[in-house]
Amino acid sequence: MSVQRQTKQLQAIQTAFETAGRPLSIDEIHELAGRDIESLGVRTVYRAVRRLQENGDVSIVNVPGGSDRYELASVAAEHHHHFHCTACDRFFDIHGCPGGLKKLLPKGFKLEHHELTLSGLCESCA
Amino acid sequence: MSVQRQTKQLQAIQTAFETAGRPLSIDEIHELAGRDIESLGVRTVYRAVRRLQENGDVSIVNVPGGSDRYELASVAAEHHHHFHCTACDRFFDIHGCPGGLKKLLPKGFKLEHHELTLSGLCESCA
DNA sequence: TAACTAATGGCAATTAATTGCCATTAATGC
DNA sequence: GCATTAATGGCAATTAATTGCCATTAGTTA
Ligand SMILES: [Mn+2]
Ligand SMILES: [Mn+2]
Ligand SMILES: [Zn+2]
Ligand SMILES: [Zn+2]
Repeated sequence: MSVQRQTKQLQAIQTAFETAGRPLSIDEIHELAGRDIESLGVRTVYRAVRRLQENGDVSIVNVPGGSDRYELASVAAEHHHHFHCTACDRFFDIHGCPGGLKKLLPKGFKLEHHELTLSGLCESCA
Repeated sequence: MSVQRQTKQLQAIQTAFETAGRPLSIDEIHELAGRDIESLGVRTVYRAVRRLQENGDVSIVNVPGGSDRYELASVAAEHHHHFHCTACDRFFDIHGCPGGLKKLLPKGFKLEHHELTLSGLCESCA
């Protein structure tokens, strides 16, 4: 396999994830990293996110309704959930989990994962 | 406004919802109702579901990742959640709710709704 | 610095879900 | 049964997200 080059674009994208501290959509990454790299193309964001996923640095966050978000794998490693602000359409990490989900399960079903999305207004929109 | 006609197609679609007893995708509705109406077109399913939604008889269920599902509004009226079988890709109703979500909320955030999706294997796939 | 080629970015093309169009069918009321 | 027109269904067209293509740029190593 060939050597992966460390480009300004990839760096700006990684920095966007770190400074945002919340799950980002492709467009949000494009917008945030684009502040550093004025000519950043969306095509490059798609490729960078794919590569970061393949390298295990970024994980996908499937959300109900809207488009996918992505977050640092280091953040995803710790079980947590998300909050969706219906005003600004941003997602935020929610640390913790209500638990007690096994007892909700119908008989015969096998529980493997679960996903919880709270929604409402974030601090700056409330 | 004009009078809505009661067609075989619409009846078959309503029956599909009632006999399935779980949230259905457009394709599932097409498949299930198509057993009654052999020539049922997908175009008709889209229109019927839209009309049932507008009439308040059916509600949309946004699911993480996959395509939208629809369920009877009478079922949706009672707060509940869903289970997604990763083997057969079907969704099932989960009655009940873990609760205690307010305490997970960051300061300043306002909680309005929440959505929980369990996943794993349903009874027939387990 | 030069050579090599990974990476970029603009735009066309693809994919999947949904809708527009329209000739035909059939539910409704008289 | 007949007239009226809502509804159907096949297919083209649209929409939004993602990918293919490819000439150009720029990171890396010698
Ligand atoms: Mn997260
Ligand atoms: Mn349900
Ligand atoms: Zn907000
Ligand atoms: Zn199953």
